[in-house]
Amino acid sequence: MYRTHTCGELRISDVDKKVTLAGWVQRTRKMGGMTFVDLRDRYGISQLVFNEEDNVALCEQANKLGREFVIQVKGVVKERFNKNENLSTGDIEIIVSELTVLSVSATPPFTIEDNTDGGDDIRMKYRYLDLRRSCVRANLELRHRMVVEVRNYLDKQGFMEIETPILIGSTPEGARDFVVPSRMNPGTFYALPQSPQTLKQLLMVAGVDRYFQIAKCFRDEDLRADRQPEFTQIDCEMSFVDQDDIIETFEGMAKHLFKVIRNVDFEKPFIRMPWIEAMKRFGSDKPDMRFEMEFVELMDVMKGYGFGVFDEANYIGGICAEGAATYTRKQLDALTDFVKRPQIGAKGMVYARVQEDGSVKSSVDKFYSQEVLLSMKDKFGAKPGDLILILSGSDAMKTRKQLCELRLKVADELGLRDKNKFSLLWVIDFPLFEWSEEEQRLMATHHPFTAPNPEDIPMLDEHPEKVRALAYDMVCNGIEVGGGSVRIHDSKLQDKMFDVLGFTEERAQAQFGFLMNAFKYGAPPHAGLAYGLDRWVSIMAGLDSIRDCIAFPKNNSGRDVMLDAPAPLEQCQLDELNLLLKKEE
RNA sequence: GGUGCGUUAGUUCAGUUGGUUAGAAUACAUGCCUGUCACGCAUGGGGUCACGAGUUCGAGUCUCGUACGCACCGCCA
Repeated sequence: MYRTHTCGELRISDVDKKVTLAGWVQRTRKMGGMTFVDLRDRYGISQLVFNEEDNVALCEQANKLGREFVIQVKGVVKERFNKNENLSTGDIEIIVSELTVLSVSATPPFTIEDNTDGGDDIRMKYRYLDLRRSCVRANLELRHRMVVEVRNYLDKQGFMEIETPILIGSTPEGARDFVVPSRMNPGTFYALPQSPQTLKQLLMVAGVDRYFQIAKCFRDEDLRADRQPEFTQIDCEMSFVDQDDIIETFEGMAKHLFKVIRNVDFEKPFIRMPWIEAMKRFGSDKPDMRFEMEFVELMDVMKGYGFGVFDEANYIGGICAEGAATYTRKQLDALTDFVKRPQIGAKGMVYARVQEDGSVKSSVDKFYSQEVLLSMKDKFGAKPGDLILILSGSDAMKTRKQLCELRLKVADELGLRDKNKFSLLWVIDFPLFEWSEEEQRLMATHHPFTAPNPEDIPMLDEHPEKVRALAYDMVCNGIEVGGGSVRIHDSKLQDKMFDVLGFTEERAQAQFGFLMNAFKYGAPPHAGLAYGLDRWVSIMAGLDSIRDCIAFPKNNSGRDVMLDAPAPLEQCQLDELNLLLKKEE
């Protein structure tokens, strides 16, 4: 037996017990003839004591221990002279009588401590060392807890967990696929699933009724702090349900998770905000509702007074930052520069401070009378000390998106995006289609199996861009944490969708024939949703990047720096796979 | 595909206007230290300043290119 106890469990009640512990050497402290060793495992840290007065040879042995050596010790639990309140085991220590080195360690490239001296890059290269740090391990433990709770919750609701294949066929619609060559079928390729979307719909046709899966998904697109090429979805699908049923079921799950993981209660049902409303009020389909700073449209108040920029605009709108009139000219110039950055693309920014006497001092005073500025102020309901920021543009939606960036930026600066505050809502009524400039055609906003709102079906031919989808996203703190839709279960309507999307019958058949065929044999009405597990864990743990809650994440360019993947193949492997690489120029 | 920032000791970073032998902290090694717990003290080793080209009497420092890293835009049905 390697150990009788873990390094985190011994307490004052265990005093005088003979114990055997095993773990990693966190640190040694030599005090003359006495040596203290912090022994660490997953469960905590226990202090070991070696004393020359008791055993010189043993103490010499202890003085040779280096960081991260794996050792086993036998000894007796004693109460400490000086307790350490920072440790759960801080009341006791182990007087060691026997020490065995199980494994030596090279000096680690960074310190294995919560406040490590290692940067992201080196930590990822030695991720197995990084994971020894309790703050990183805590994220994985939280993730595990959430997965357990998800399984419990869905099991109680009658959901069945079913694994779907990882090697499937490529579907060019949507994100780029990762592809896998088939050795046995030369010249053909599997693709890794972007999501188990079509498979779970087939499970509904199969009568599974309630399915879920903690599903790995793969997308070969550029990465971000919140995007990995492989990520995990809590993927769910239900039969004989409508949008309200899905929303109630998964709102219940969100509330359950927040209660058990963070002890946060949500008393009221989540707001269900139509997409168009979210765009008009916040300029985003995933508004951060932890704070207000809602958009106010100013076309009727500000247009037509000789200020050229506004007079030519098709949209004028602003936000009111409470108490931010203290912003200096320098800070306002920085905000102006921010919105003028190419990524955001605004031409400029107008600002107005509400003075102590209630009057308005703005950057466009020479174009507007105080009367007009006051009525503008009233539209915001602004108080003395508030700061009003206004953007305008020719394209209303683009300008709203710019204003959204400004809103988030100002909220950041004012400390309104509090990681310990949670605001959840549903965004519903997404448009069914989006115009793709690149492909010069309509694309499905969600995916081509999303059902249109029945009220809007008559518009499919004449005004497809006006058709609302039965699609919904759950948004937490400005992050899309889940989304789904009611699916089309009528093959005629599905044919119509493919038609509007510009699919020929042959192409639809080639790509999605298996699904369309299945629908010929009695498809139940069904709908579903997928939660992004990585994003959920990041939000619950207050992390800036989903990488921190993934055991072995990829870096910004999709590389695993620890495994050094992806990497070239040997020529013999290429030959076997019947692959010929393009010659380098 | 694009934009910005970065790359200096094992690690995290500083390095002024282009000018002597490139510094700090930490880690590491050695010694001292019997109640430490971020122990302390002393001493020591440790550098292709990412790579390549250019400007210059002289480049860690300026210019260009490449590679890599981070953030973002495009992209992500």
